Amino acid sequence: MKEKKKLVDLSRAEYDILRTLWNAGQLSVREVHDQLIETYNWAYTTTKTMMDRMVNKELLRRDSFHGVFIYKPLITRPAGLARMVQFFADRVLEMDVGSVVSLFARSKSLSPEEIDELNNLLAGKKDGEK
Amino acid sequence: MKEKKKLVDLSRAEYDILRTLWNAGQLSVREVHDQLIETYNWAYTTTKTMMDRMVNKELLRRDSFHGVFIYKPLITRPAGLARMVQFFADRVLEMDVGSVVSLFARSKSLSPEEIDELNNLLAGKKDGEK
DNA sequence: AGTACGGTTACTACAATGTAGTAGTAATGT
DNA sequence: ACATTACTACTACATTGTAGTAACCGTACT
Repeated sequence: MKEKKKLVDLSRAEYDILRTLWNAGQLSVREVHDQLIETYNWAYTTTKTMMDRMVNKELLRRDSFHGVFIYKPLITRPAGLARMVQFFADRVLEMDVGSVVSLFARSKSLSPEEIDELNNLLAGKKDGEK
Repeated sequence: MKEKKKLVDLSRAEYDILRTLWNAGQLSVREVHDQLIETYNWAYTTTKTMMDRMVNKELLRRDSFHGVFIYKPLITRPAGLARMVQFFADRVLEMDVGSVVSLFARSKSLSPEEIDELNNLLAGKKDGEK
């Protein structure tokens, strides 16, 4: 029977932090903070705390780079997206996940490979959600 | 200048509780619990705690009905949906809210009036999100 | 009527998340 | 060397997720 790797649960804030990292590849706390300040009016230390906790949970990795710490995501964007999409499809739109995933094709925010990965992650999770 | 009623923030759990109430109109804790047990493997008391806290936050109203308490939603479905849709459109799909709202037309889970209300709530919130 | 049961309710608790302050430390300018 | 500035670790408090416990209440049984 197929390996049932379960989908990661992310809070909205965690997702947004990951999102800035997916876009940039890797960033310092300061850089992430500056990008999120528009959305969340966080204090710098809030961003820091969040990101450090995410390192503990192994959502991010922290490397020392010439004295500064830079963070990079440990999960792929499709993996991070999966739960969000599932929740939204099942409970908000109340339509099947496939239809929602297909929207990404139009939105050009995901490459075809990523869409594939997303589809795989969501495959066969009719009920899903924990 | 137009009254800027701000969108309600709901956790996923709160949203799901509201959802069962939107469907049914009003329910006891037991009834909500039984419907959510598939999704969340909560203990009965967990559902109870959630719902009572939502009464405090004025998301729900509780009335005594022949000895049992029944709960009913204090916000409409479009109001509850608004943030979810906004977040999903802006940050997950990265497409404009309008396109996402239009999906509801297809999913038949919202009436045209509700779609209107949703559109109004989301109107002019380009950036939005707090 | 008295008691045992089964569900409901209120109260309490603890972990994770959201949010941020404080103090120590490293780097930089002068 | 010293002040300034950013960065880091540590601590703290509110809210949410999750649930246990004890008190309460109705009904069934004796």
